[in-house]
Amino acid sequence: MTKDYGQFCGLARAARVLGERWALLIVRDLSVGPRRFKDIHEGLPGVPTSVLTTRLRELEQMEVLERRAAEQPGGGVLYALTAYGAELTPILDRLGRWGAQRMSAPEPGEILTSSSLAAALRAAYRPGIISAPTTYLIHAGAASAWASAGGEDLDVGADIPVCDPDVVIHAGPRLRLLLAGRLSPEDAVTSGELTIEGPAADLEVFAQAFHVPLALTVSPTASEGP
Amino acid sequence: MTKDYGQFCGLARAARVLGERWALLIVRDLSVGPRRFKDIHEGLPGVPTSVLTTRLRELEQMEVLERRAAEQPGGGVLYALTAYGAELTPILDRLGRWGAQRMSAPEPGEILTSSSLAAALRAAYRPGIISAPTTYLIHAGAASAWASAGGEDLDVGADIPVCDPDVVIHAGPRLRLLLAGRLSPEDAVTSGELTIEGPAADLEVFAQAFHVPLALTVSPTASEGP
DNA sequence: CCGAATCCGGCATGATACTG
DNA sequence: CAGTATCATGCCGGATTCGG
Repeated sequence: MTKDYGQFCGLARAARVLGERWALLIVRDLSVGPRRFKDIHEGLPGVPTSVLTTRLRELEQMEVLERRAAEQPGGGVLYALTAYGAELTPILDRLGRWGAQRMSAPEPGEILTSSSLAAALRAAYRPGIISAPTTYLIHAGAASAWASAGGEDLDVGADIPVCDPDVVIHAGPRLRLLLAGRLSPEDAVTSGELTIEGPAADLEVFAQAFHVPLALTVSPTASEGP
Repeated sequence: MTKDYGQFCGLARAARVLGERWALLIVRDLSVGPRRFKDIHEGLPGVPTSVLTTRLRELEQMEVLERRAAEQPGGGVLYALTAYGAELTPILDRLGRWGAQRMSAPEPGEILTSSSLAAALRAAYRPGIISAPTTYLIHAGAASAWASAGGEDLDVGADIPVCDPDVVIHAGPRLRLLLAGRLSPEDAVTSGELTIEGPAADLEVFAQAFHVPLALTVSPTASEGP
């Protein structure tokens, strides 16, 4: 018995691949850029290597991703989205915004990875707000991602940008509330839960250009501290 | 030991619910209209009632759907999307179009249900092509769905429309090729694999207003080294 | 070191039967 | 109609081991 749904339906075909465990998060990570097996594995805590191998093969067979030979550091394999797989990016961004509506604070044990932060920044971007091209570097916990925005265009990546960033933001989980407009940039800075290197006014622009609404009555986190 | 992904990520939160088996197809069916337990079960061949019960409870707890008391025919229970769950409709439509790109003909054993046909018509609709409001009724195999289009708006449903349709189309699996533009309306009619009740010219408009491209050509995979 | 393959316990799934 | 009960299979999660 295969695990398809036996239906002549585009959504059922998509669900056959993307509905498998970890598949959506694998595509999410690759939507930020090509990754090695180890990178993907470390970015998805809890996935056994056997399952990851199986998923990568399935996604490769469906032509969502492809294996490439890494060149720079000692060979190895790079996994990258195909053009077909890259078409999923805006769809997963919308799905991520949908899911983020009920996500205000991390639950116990939840982590934030650099790739997911980069994907979240891309999903949060609202074109047409940032006039002067700006590169942001955001540190949130152990995760780091950058976003280079100018007019309608946006480029994101995990970890450290190639060129020097214009604005560097150090934040914590409450960055989510800033993106939702539930935490004003001034309060975030004055309370000390967010620091910014660069013009303080840039944080205002950042919070407007990167926005993910929150449809939830937020209970102010009773506990403070890490 | 829950089946969440342990990540503070909107997509991971969405995948926790929608990544479970059958969940996407349940939402798809409900996106067409409220359904009874039996309707959903019959529209998803192969799902055990125990699994369906579990999914419905999970989706209810996540406020994607809600249980209502059916009124008209002898009470019972109706499952319907909440406003939050209805926000998934355009996303699943895009995901369905993505998956349909590689779907030209049904594989052995694949069926077509009325709800999936209705959802496919909605996903295929391109606004601004149909000028005069028109109600189409499409029969494809054992499935029937209708679409009432006028200007920018569209309404779809499974089975039979409330008001009399303007155009009735009897088709088979090759309807997929018509929607992809790979089968001309004339050829479809002259070959006899599609019949139409009403003005034959309406089929031309239908094929233009309802379109889902098909990318079957083998991707050249222009691998560009990073 | 990276990219897996292998082994094993536990749980979800799929199939069928049965009940309020 | 709307589920619940039961059971075999197979996948997933965790750890270890193997090949380049």
